[in-house]
Amino acid sequence: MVELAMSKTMMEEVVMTTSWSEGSEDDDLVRELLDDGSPLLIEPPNTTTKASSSDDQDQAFNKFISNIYSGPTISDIENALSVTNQRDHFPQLSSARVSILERGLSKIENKYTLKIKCFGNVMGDDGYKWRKYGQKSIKNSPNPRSYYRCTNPRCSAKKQVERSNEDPDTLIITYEGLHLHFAYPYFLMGQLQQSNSHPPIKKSKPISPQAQAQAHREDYVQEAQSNATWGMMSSTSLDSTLEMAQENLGSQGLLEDMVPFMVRNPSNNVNSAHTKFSCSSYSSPPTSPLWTSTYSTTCYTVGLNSST
DNA sequence: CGTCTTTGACCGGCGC
DNA sequence: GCGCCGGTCAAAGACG
Repeated sequence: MVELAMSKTMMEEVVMTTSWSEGSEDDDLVRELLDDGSPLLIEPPNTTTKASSSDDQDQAFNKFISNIYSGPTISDIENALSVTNQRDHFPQLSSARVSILERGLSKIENKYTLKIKCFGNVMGDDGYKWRKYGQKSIKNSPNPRSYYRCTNPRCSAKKQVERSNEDPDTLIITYEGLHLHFAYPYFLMGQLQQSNSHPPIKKSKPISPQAQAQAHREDYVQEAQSNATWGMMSSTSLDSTLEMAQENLGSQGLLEDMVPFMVRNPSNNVNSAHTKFSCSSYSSPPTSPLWTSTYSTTCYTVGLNSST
């Protein structure tokens, strides 16, 4: 099963530029995804630019779309999480992966657990739409566990959120149904943060516990970004296309949405591309309740390919 | 009025 | 078979 949600315009572009969408069942999926209220709001690459591009650019564009649309597989993600295989050869990539694991991410079968430090009365929301479908009290624990399911009916992604027994400030979020929510903040930025497109994070003087918690969150995000590295986008044939998409992504502040592509191509995404991301998603999060109660994980379910 | 959350009931797996 | 426990369902209420 391939799950993918894209912006309506991007999806339309996919339909136009690939033969994949042919077939009634696929049409249904496309139609459904078009209706999906996903946070991915990618603007399509400028069609006029595309029309005037070279054959290489066309090819790169189609490959780019194909990569995204097919979504990551289990092996892709597991490969992306591997820190032992290629560390010597790809220090930048490895450092990104290490940063994931060193920050409390663990994997058990097809479940991924993320432990994050929370300050104040914040929740384990990550910006994506989840529907809460249950809550249970856990034995020997004063903290209940909440069960969430992805609002996309096609997506079986689930997550459980509970507060750590030992440390009340630590949230334990378990993602089930292969996807990448946990990884996005760590794969992104890095060198990009050093570019001039990143607006400085405005830090207002904390005047309340909530404001203080927000300040902590921003610090944490910045730390995560600096520890991560944008060492995954190197395919020169895709540079121009990626740059267009990334600029658009950046303008939407939804940087995490590029991760599936990066994970999709872990082997050749070694050296940093000259990309132009901004970090508006972190510095200026939407004012939805989801974002006001979270800080370290932005999420977007793009690939779901469970083998369980 | 539609959507989302809450929460008790229900179900299946597991150990005894 | 029985009870415990974790996961899910679904009716009712809250909310915008």
